[in-house]
Amino acid sequence: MEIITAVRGFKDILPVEAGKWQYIEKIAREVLANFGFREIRIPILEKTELFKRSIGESTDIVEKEMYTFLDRGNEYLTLRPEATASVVRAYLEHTMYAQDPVARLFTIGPMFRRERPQRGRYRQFHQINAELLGLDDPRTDAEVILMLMQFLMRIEITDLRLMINSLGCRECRPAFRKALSGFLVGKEEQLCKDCQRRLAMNPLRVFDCKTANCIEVIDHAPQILDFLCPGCMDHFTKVKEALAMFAIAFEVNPKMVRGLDYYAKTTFEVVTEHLGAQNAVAGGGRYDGLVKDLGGPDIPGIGFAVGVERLISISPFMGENFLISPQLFIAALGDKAQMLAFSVCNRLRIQGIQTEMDYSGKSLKSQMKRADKLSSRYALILGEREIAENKAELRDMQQGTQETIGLDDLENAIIKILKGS
RNA sequence: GUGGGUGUAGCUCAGGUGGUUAGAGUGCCGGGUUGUGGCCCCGGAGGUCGAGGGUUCGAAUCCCUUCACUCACCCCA
Repeated sequence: MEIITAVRGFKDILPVEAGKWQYIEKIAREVLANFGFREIRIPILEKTELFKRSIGESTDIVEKEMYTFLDRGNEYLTLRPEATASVVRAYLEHTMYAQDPVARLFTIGPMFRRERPQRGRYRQFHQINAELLGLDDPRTDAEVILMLMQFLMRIEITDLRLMINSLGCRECRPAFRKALSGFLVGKEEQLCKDCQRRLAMNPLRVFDCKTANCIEVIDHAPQILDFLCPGCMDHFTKVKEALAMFAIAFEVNPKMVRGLDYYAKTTFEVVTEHLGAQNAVAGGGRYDGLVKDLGGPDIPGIGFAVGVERLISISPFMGENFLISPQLFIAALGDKAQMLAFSVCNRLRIQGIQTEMDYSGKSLKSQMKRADKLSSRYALILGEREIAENKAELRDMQQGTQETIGLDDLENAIIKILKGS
């Protein structure tokens, strides 16, 4: 019979990998906590409408990348392609703003996009997500970016570039959009098919296109930064100043428009050289207006997402062994010894010593091999001879030395020796 | 969605122009050490050659179809 395999683009994280994930999540939680962020756990399934309204109908995500299906209740549901929409939904649904309009929230978990999988891009992937709601001070933009960079530094990721831009607000973006549309009039036939379609829906997205012709056309186009209203201009300047205070290197990239419609003012992206076209390790931005668009009060917000798979693939501790290994392995020969081993093994576990034993009753040699394979620090040899003499041999597998200990008070003696090493 | 690459042992891969029992390394199991891991030596188990069809006396090898995986592109984490 044929075995059933995982769904395309969905990956198992095996024990050899899982340790890295735990490590990254641990550091993330530490850094987030230091900046006052609290965990929120949200569902992975939402009503499709949530993403259409927040991310935008004409975005690539909504147009062609969502895992959407009709459930039995005749309702369209979607496996979340990103977390911000859900966090904002929860913030509104529980009227968190009534208690305190300022919320610093983070969530870690899987996201889903139905794309063709390749290196650094999976259909189920994982993000660490931070959202700061209720503040629009430009210093908070810098603070969130600082936190992100601090996190990346803590896990020793280097060779990264931080790119920032401002997309303006509802005041200034229409003027820019109009200017851009005006600029593109008469140049439609030079653009690719996708961009011709984007023109009507969202001309800003032409900046995203990688088609040679489109790049050439857009190269001379007006730039958003020249159209910022005084408020947005001031905001952007203060963000840059605040970043400079912490010596965070950044590049202003006026062509970075990002793929989600809800961004306004500050946007940013952290990219690496090591992942080819899948170069974005983290990305985010301000989304003043999103909360209102989702039916809530006019509350500002800013956040980012870090791609965990991409992080791990460029992290320097890739080759390190995160597998746990036992402190003690008990090799037992004979029925009596096996019974005693079973008892000692589990008693030590209860007392906090990571202990393994062999149940196969095979030769001492093969049991020792197993102790070695598991990289156990110590091995306890418990044979018929030892039992008869009321003792056991404790072998230090690293040193290759061993000592005899009495069976009376065996556990305490082992604990004492193990704690000492 | 579009284009390329690859499918042979658990894993990494060999197998000129078709030829009989399909190999290596590694891993696994056992032995060399009547009760002591790693290094070394010896032995063993393990394969519908991705699947289906075709050509042929004969196909892992040639042809067709299909599936899977993978890489790249668009876009993004």
